[in-house]
Amino acid sequence: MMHQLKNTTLIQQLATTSQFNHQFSTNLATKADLVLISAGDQVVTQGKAADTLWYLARGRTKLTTTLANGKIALIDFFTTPCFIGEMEFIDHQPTYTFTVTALSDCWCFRLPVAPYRQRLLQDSHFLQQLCQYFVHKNYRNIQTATRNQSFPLVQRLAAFILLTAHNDQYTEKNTQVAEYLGVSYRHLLYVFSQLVKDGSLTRTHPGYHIINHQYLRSLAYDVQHS
Amino acid sequence: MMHQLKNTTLIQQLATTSQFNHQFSTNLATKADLVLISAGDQVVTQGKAADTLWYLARGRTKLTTTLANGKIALIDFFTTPCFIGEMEFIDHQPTYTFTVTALSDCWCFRLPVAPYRQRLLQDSHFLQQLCQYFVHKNYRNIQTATRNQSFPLVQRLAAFILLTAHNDQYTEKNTQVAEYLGVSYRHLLYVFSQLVKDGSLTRTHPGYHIINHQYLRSLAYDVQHS
DNA sequence: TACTAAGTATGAGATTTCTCACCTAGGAGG
DNA sequence: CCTCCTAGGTGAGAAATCTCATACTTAGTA
Repeated sequence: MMHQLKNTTLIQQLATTSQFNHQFSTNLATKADLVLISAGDQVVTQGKAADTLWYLARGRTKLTTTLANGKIALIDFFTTPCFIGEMEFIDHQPTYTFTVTALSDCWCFRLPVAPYRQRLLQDSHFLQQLCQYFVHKNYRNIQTATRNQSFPLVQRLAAFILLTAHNDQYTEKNTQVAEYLGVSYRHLLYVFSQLVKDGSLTRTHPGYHIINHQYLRSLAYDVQHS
Repeated sequence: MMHQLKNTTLIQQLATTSQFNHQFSTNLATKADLVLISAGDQVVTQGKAADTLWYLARGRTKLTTTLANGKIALIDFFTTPCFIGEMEFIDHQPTYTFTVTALSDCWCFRLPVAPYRQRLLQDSHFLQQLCQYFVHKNYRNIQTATRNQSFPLVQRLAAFILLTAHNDQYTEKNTQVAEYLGVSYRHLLYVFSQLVKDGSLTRTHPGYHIINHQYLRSLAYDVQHS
C-alpha cells in the first residue's frame, strides 16, 4: 500500500533531517511529494517506466532483479538515506532495471523526472551530491567485499537474518537466499535447521521467527566488523 | 618508470579514441599531459597527495589498499577506459585512499586538480560523465556479484590468472590472492600445484608461467560468462 | 653474524559444503 | 480432476576447503 502524506510540516521537517533538501541547489525539493510504503510492498518495479527519482528518508529496502531465466536474484540492501532510480535517471533508461521492495515501512520522497530532467542535469550541486553518493556506495561495496566472505555460512546467515528481518520475523525465500549467499540450497536448509535446533529461531510459515537475538548477533559480529 | 610523452599528434589522437576529450565541456582535456607507466609500477600510491585526476587510456591496472594491520588487500582490477583518483577528487580526500599498480604498460592522461577543481565541479557535462562512469562501474560490480562466486577455486583461480598475468607471466602474491579469493592459503597452494601437475602452469620464481591457455580459458569460462 | 618477519611449501585430519536422489505441499492452468 | 511448477524438506556419500603443525627460504636489520 502506498499512502501519500499531506502534512506539510512533517514533509518539511523530514526533508531537512533526511538531507533531501540539501541535494539540490534550487527549490526542487519542494516539487517532490512524500509517500509511505508498507513493509513488503514494491517501491519500484523492474520493467515499469522509470519516471520518478526517489529518495528514501526512512526505512530499509532490498534490491532484486529478474534474470533472463525468470529467476529473481537478490542484489543488495539499502538503508536510509539513499536514492532509488538514480542509476536509471543518469543512464537515461526508459524503465527501471531493478525492483526495490520495502523491508520495513518506508517514507520516500518522489520527484517526477520528466519536468525536471534538464534542471537536474544542469544542477552541478545536485550532480556533485550524486557523485558523492556513488562514491560512498562504492566504498561500502569495497568494504563488504574486502572483509572476505569466506566465513562459514552460519555466521553469514546470522548477519543476513538480522539484516532482512522485520519485527523479528524473517521471510526471505530460501531459493533466492541460497543464490545470494553463494551456497547450495541443501546446505542453507541444513544450517537453518541447526539454528532452529539450538533455539535461535523457530519455524513459522512462511519464514522463521527470531528467538535468540543475542546469539545471532554474536555469530554475525565477525562478518559485520572485520 | 614514468615517461612523459610529448608527441602532440599522438596525444590528440589518443585523447579522441579513448574518449578523454569527450569527458569535458570545455578544453580541459588540453590541460592534461600524457604519461607512459611501465608494467609493475604504481600509478598512484595510498597516502600520497591526491593532486591529480587520472584517465587510463591504454593498459590494465589493479587497485589495492593497505589495511590497518599492515596487510595489503587486493580490491579490484580495471581496464581501459577508466578514471583513477576520481573518488578522492569527488570526496575531497587530501590523499589517495588506494594504491593503483600497472599490470601492463599503461598510458594515462594526468590532469592536475588544484587549478581546475572549481571548473570541474561546475562543469555539469563532466559531472554527468562521471555519474555515468560510476553507474557503469556499479552495474559491473552487481554483475560480478550476481554470477555467484560459489564456483570451485580452480575455476575462479584460472579466471584470476588470466586476468592478472602479463605476457603469460603471473606474479601476484599468494598471500594476497588467498585473501582476495576468500580461500585459505593452504588450499590456494594445493590448487596451484594441481595446475602445475596437469601441465597448465610451470613454477617460476617469482610466480608462474602460463603453458596451457586453452585449458585455463575453459576453466574460467563459467566464471566469466554466466 | 644472528635474529626476525614475510612469503613459500607440504602433510594429515577435521569441517564445511556439494551433489544427487527422493519426497511433500500448494497453487495455476488445462 | 490431473499435471506442471515452485518451494520446502531430508539422507548419505563425495568433494572442496579449513585448521594446524611444521619446515625452508629470502630480505632486512640489529
